[in-house]
Amino acid sequence: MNIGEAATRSGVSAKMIRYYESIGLITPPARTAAQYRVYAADDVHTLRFVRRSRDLGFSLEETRELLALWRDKSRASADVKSLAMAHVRALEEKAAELKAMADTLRHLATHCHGDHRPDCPILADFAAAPTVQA
Amino acid sequence: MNIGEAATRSGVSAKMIRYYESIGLITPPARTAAQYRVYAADDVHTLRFVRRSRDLGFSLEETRELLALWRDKSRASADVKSLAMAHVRALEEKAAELKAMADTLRHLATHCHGDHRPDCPILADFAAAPTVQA
DNA sequence: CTTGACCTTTCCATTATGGGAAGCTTTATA
DNA sequence: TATAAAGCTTCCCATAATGGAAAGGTCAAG
Repeated sequence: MNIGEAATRSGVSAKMIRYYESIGLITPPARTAAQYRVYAADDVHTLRFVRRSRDLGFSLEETRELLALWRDKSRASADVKSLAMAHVRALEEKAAELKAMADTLRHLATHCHGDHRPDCPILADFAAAPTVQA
Repeated sequence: MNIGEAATRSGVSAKMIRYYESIGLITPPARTAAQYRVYAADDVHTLRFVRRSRDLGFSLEETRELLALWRDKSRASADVKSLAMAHVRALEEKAAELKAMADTLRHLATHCHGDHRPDCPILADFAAAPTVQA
């Protein structure tokens, strides 16, 4: 199949498939005489794996490691698990960070009239000297 | 004061101060005969405002709007508040997204032995046909 | 045989930040 | 004072992952 079909079937854009190939994340497929890339069903499988990994927030480099583990039939599941759990912690940390920002801002907004008047605790806070805010 | 001191006092790196100037976020300061940038106390104030805005996750474009509102003494606090609340929603949405990824992955990891054996539900999931996972 | 859909490569843009080089200035030290 | 260190200037490059567009070749259907 051509790259377009592989893209549709895997959920990875043709653009990205070429990119992944260029950085060595996936192996270069065969080519027709006219240089068209030709993919096999198994390649779509790999692309789906990458897609899933990306959807779960793994970077391409992490995805590269996961792919290597996937291909290595003698891997230790402990290796996969530790990689996954490290990522879980990173995700949770990032989520908590965003939540903290939201909470701080929501708190400030609570005290803002939100009417025609110019007074605004949000701007006042931004303009204030650096302090550890709630 | 020179850019280094302004950087230290504001918490914005000299590199970033120059960049903010280049994109018109802050106004170009005066220069000495030797072309050194000269900042006033008020400039540090502005830089701190930008820093705080960035720390709360606003993009530079959003920060630009906030700065404009800050400078506009006849602004309506409603405008500030709506900008802030839109951002709060975006932050919470993003946080929820990350949390969902973490939950999914943690769930998969729960069923992974995490020992020397190669069998791993995490990789199995990644390799599976696209399905709506828990 | 033409048209349209699809493929190819290459270049550019995004967001915000850091690193480094080459060269000038100012300050501190011997 | 001479010199070195620290600080400033501009310019270029790199990052992560993706999309867009241009210019041109290919293939299938009408």
